[in-house]
Amino acid sequence: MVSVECRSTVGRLSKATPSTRSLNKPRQARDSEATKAQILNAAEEEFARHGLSGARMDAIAAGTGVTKAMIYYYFENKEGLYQAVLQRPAHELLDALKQLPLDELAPEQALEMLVKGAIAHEVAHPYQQMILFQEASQNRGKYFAQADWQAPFAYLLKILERGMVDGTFRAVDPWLTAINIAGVCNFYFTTYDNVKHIAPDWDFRNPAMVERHTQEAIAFILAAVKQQK
Amino acid sequence: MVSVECRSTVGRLSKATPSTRSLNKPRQARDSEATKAQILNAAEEEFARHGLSGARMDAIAAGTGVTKAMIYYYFENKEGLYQAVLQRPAHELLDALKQLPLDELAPEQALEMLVKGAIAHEVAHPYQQMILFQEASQNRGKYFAQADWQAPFAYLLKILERGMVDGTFRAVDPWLTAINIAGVCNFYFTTYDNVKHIAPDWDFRNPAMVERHTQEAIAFILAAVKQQK
DNA sequence: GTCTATACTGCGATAGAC
DNA sequence: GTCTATCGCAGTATAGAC
Repeated sequence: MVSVECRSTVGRLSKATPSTRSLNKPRQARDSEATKAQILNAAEEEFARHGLSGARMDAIAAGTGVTKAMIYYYFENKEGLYQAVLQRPAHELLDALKQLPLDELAPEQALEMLVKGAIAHEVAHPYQQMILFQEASQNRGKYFAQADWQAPFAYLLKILERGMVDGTFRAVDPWLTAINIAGVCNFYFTTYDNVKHIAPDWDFRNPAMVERHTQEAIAFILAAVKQQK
Repeated sequence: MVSVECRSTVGRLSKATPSTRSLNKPRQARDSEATKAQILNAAEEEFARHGLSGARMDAIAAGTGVTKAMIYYYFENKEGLYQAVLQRPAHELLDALKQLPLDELAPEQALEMLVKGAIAHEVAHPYQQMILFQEASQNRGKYFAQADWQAPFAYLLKILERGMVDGTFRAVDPWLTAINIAGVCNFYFTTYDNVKHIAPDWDFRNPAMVERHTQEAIAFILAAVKQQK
């Protein structure tokens, strides 16, 4: 029996990078910031699909146009690259949340805005949630603890507590409910590749489909926490 | 091609294995079914943590007490073992659902029973959901499509549609809502290892904690889909 | 049926030319 | 800064003794 072929990245990489470089680079053959961002983008998908130990540096290099040696030049090693990938969306999400006027809104509107923002952010960083899952599965959250993911959660907890105080929301366990809300926002993206095989024709990256998910998620979550009249 | 010829590195392995066996094993008589189940249990956790390509046959063997060669004896190869692991909980979940009198209950009660059953099943198979996620991430659902996961979903869809017809539930998109419900049931288990680092002292395998999650999930889901009076 | 030993390949990391 | 080449170990799978 031939072995499994779970990965298709194998040999032939050395040939594969002819000179795609000189095309997309108008000038300035050396732009360290752009190169780093490019590496992070490719690494984000590879780590999301395979986790820290499963990701292949060759695969990341193949997704960037630069060589594997360059990745080691910019990032100390595989682990350093992983930490950088994990850190980036945490900061970007936090920055996005900071700009929302959540405190000025009624709990209900604040929750709706937060959910909308979180899903939009997930769309902008398509692999964020997958990486977090890989992190939990493989490393039991070791690197998650080092990144700055606490703050975004705090926003959600605060809204829930505010809503319970003023009677808009029913009495819930804030942590468990926060997890449930996060689950509704994200599960769509993490299970799509399975569900697509058993559900009628879907294209979950399709903006219209994402919009429908957003609307359904908001309606679902608000109904779930609102105090019944 | 300067031939490398330093293949001599391989020969040094012979020192390494000091035969840890033969100490005190209950020496169970040869029981192929028990051994197979034992292998599947160990494989379930390893595949859940690392996925098909990331799982290590050595690690699985270490978790069973039998040698790696025995795993290849019982299962054709890594892929065959993976498929067996993926298949098992699908059938067990389906069998469990078949025994629930869902059709005889009102949609609301049926949904509650289904959610309770699904969470209980997840607790009995602690790594089921993680494997499904790994499957989506790494293999884009290729093996998921081969296992029999369609049927359990059908039960949920049917209940939702029944509830919309009789007016118990509000008008929702059945598929998106089914995914949201599955997300609420499962997200707790898949993110615990991350969340535990930022939430106060939790022990999510603790039965009392699981019971709280079950209650919160049921309340959350029912409130989310019920028609407002 | 169960073990030990090992062949062959995949992959992280580095050396060194330019 | 960027590349090519390659080292050395880890990992799948198998052969063959008992």
